[in-house]
Amino acid sequence: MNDEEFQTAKADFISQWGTLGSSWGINRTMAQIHAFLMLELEPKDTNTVMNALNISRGNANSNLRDLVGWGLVRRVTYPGDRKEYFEAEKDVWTMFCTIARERKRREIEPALNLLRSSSSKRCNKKDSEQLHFVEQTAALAEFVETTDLILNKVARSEKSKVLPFLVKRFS
Amino acid sequence: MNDEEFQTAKADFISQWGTLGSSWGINRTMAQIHAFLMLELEPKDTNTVMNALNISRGNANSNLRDLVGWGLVRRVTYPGDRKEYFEAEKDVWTMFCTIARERKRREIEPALNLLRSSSSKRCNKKDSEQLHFVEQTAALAEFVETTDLILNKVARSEKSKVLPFLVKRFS
DNA sequence: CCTAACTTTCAGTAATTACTGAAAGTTTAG
DNA sequence: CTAAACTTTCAGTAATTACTGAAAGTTAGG
Repeated sequence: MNDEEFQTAKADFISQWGTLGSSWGINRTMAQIHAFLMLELEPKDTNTVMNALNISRGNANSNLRDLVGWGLVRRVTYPGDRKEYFEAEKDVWTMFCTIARERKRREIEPALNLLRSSSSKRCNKKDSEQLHFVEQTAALAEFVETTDLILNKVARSEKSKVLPFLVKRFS
Repeated sequence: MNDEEFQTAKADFISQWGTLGSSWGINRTMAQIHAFLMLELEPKDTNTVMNALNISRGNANSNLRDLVGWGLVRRVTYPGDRKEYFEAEKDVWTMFCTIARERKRREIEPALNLLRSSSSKRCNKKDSEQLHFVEQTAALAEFVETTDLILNKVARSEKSKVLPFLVKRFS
């Protein structure tokens, strides 16, 4: 790759990563900023991000804040420089653990609350519809609980301990 | 629960499941229809779904079609009755395997293509930015490949063989 | 204090995504 | 072949979500 090809490859990657992001529930710009920072060696300031992705200050600011909220990006400051810079976590296993932890908190826990409250309703056992409602939500609750527990454990382990083990067992 | 409480509980569950769905990338109505059918014992026709969820014929039709496309809902017909009825898969493990397989096809594979094509670019090894680009995308590709492989294997196994094993090892 | 450098907010708007309902299409029974 | 019963499509619209940019807020150095 010469430099021109490289810049194109980077821009292309960032743009497509954004598209992928939106097919998961992640907003396009947030995914693009994350891709951009992941590919950079040095932390970047808001203006650099704005220019690189052609987005407004407000947009850059709020998506950067969200990324920091997810723990995928860190704020960095240098002494004698008032600007804030942003740096992405680059280790893939760490990223995975962070995302697992956050999704658990934001998405799995609310679902579990709903499932538990539904499945613990006292029901009329003569009514097969009520019975089915309680049993079905209970089955869902149990499954989500179990996978959550496993994911939790996995995400707290050392990559070097867990992955080789799973690979050996399952592939 | 008397019947009134039961109807409320059901409606509540369906509505909240829809909200949860949209916080993942799934559209509200599709999640609600799925929840509705999961809680019913008998297959339901389009009109019943429309009335139960207060949605239009077109909306019901297209979301039901999508659910069938995902393999989460089956079309059922009865001899001597021209209507089509819809029935949700109710076994939680089967649902999980179906979803895993579909998400793989729709979301993981496109991501892998992108990552592989980026990480296989011939790069100028004197240029640390190019090197980082290729290494970072390669690391992502490897991780996605591995987890995909594992998920694949897990989703093809018998619940009774895999889950107890994982639970024992990880919780 | 005051000002310059920088960050955050938010009302207004644009873009995207989802929904409606009537019309067109399809199938089957007679 | 025809009509009734049912399903699918899609142009128009509504609802949601994301973005802009100017104004307000904050901080630190002088």
